Amino acid sequence: MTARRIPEATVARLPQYLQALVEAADAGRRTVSSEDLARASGLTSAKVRKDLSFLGSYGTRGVGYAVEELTTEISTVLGLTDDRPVVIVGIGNLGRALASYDGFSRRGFRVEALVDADPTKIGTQVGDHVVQPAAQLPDLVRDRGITIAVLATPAGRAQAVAAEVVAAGVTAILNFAPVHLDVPEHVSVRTVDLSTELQILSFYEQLGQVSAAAS
Amino acid sequence: MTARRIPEATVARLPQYLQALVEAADAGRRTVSSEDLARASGLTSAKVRKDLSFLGSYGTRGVGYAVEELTTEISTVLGLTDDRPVVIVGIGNLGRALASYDGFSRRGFRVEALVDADPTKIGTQVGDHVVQPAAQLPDLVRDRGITIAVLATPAGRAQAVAAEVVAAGVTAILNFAPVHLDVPEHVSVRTVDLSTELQILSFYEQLGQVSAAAS
DNA sequence: CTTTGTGAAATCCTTCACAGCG
DNA sequence: CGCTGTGAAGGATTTCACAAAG
Repeated sequence: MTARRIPEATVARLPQYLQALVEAADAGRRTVSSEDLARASGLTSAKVRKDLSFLGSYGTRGVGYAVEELTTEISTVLGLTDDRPVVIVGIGNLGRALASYDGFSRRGFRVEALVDADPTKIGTQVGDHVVQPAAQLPDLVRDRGITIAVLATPAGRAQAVAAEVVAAGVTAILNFAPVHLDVPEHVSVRTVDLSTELQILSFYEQLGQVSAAAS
Repeated sequence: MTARRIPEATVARLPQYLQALVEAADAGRRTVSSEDLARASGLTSAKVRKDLSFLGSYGTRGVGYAVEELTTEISTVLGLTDDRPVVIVGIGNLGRALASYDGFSRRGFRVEALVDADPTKIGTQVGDHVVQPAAQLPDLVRDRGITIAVLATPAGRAQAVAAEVVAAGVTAILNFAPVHLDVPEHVSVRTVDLSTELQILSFYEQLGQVSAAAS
């Protein structure tokens, strides 16, 4: 029974299961229980089972899930069966780090090109790539079939760059600029703001201090 | 009516409001409506109002929220009234980028020290800091009153480092390693996994393609 | 006897819609 | 009249608890 609609919350957890499955495979395991997956991801086994039930992928009662089968299933659902080409726009500190980050390549993505607007950066070598001028962006995206863009530009440039990559055919954006991006409905955006993350932590940290003081 | 318990989902949005308020202030605005904040953050005005109502902070009917007052209120709730010292552990590509990232300092955090286990990195200069040996970690955390650690170590080291910083007194961890960290209950963890973000995007991107093909 | 798969209950979050205040 | 603040309704997500399968 493949493919009911998969809830958003479940989708967000599938990568973690994938991660846990790869580890299990590396450890030589052929099956894992929902309890195993739960422990590896810091969740509850009931949640794991519910999530996996949306895939329609079957475990075996009394045994668990076949590691290899479930890995394939999740990879397929996530669209990771072939490497997906990615362009990184904005080669500052963060862009450079992302360009050299091997986690992307090891998990289904291929950094295909680096782009920056700053003339002094163009032509410089970063990792395996030469930084290309922003004017090349539309051609690059079209010619190489790129559908995913990673934006590490200054906040002030992000919206304009987003519009540009979308016009060129990108349909998914991972945005590191601390701004909300307005994009057409068919485009997905995820914004990762490092300061935001710290600020959220700050709240809970303070909360702990307060309640500890109160007790 | 200050301080009912603030829902998790609301807490996660407060930094965005803060961001929007700073922009409004820079633009010379003295008040903003929930509709303004909604537009700036890509949310609905009803959600903004509900969120802000949890702070107990009052807007003025017919007018909106006083920019300065609300900024102070949110900063206080998030515990950002003073700069908080942060240690970055793991000075690889990503750690280096984070160390030089000025967004942290501009939004309430102060990078206080950089630490790495690799002897060849120790003593090297990164931004304003000299990389210190991992053995110094407990002393650094204690002596400088550090309560927040940013982990950019290899996945295999993250859990051990987490245990170490927690033992030294850290109560909040921003984790960039793609692993679940087990920590005591009084410690908050947020894990940001860049590949995970791309994988989630990949799902929705594929979904769009499929449903476009079907139509 | 173990572990999945899932209805039903409980909880959390969002949206609606409007009373009420300035 | 404009915009906030909020009950109430509606959805989504999580948890519970257990029947069913190997």
